[in-house]
Amino acid sequence: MTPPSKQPASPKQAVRRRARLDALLDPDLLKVLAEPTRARLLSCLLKCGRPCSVTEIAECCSIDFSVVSRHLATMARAGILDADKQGRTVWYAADGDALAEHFRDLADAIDELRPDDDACASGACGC
Amino acid sequence: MTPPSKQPASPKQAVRRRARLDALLDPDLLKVLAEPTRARLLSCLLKCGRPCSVTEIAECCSIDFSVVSRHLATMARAGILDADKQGRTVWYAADGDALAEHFRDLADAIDELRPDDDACASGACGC
DNA sequence: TGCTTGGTGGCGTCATGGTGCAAGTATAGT
DNA sequence: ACTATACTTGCACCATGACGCCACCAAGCA
Repeated sequence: MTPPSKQPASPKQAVRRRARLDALLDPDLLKVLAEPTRARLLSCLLKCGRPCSVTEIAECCSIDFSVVSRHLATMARAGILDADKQGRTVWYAADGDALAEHFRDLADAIDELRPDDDACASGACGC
Repeated sequence: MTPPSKQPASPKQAVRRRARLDALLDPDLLKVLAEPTRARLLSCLLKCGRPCSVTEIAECCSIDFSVVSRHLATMARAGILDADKQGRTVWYAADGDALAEHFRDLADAIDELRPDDDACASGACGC
């Protein structure tokens, strides 16, 4: 019933600990990225390096038009894409810098947690 | 019909371009992280900084036992957790280093794509 | 051989959400 | 006004998967 070696905190203490990680490990954002079709579209936009219209993207991915429209709107709502409507066409662009920064922050937040764990034992948190 | 400004590649070229990003933006991994309950369990394990048993974790998160067991197994299968079965108890531990590294690689892969785009115009890819 | 503990797996239920079609809206051009 | 373009949205269908209950199995112990 005891862990294999002397270790920092019990899970009960750990859950109650508030950490930057909990904000960054945001299920809403990750869910948006976790859908294969959306990942393709995002990757395409990042590779492209310029704003693209819904039509352009739909053409090259052989996905139904309405599907692409919905996915791009979803990603824009999640803050992953910038949408710029000019006349009747909408230019979507991926904000690569912001996305990269988010992932780096996430990595940093994970590093912060490692065996510096006295903070953990103090039990100041809220999960 | 033309983009608002002079820009690197067309989406048709972009999709065909093979990039490190496509491997790292793995929907299977992201889907595992995108589930709120799993995110809580993972965060708990990372904060804890030591291997925990299924029972321990289930106790502190007021979630049905079998649910926790399934989620931990799922994450282990995805490579996010290490599972170490000793006797009848299984010790799950989060590999924080690997996870942080993955996110940093992802960030780097995104950075790689920005307007250096001549690679993009060459059209050597496969989406 | 039983009994308990720690965990897994099956099943039914339910909610979420991705997809394609078709209809609707809004903008631009003639 | 008419038409074409560029999206958006409603709808029905379907697949996935999270959840809790319960039955099971496997390991340790008396």
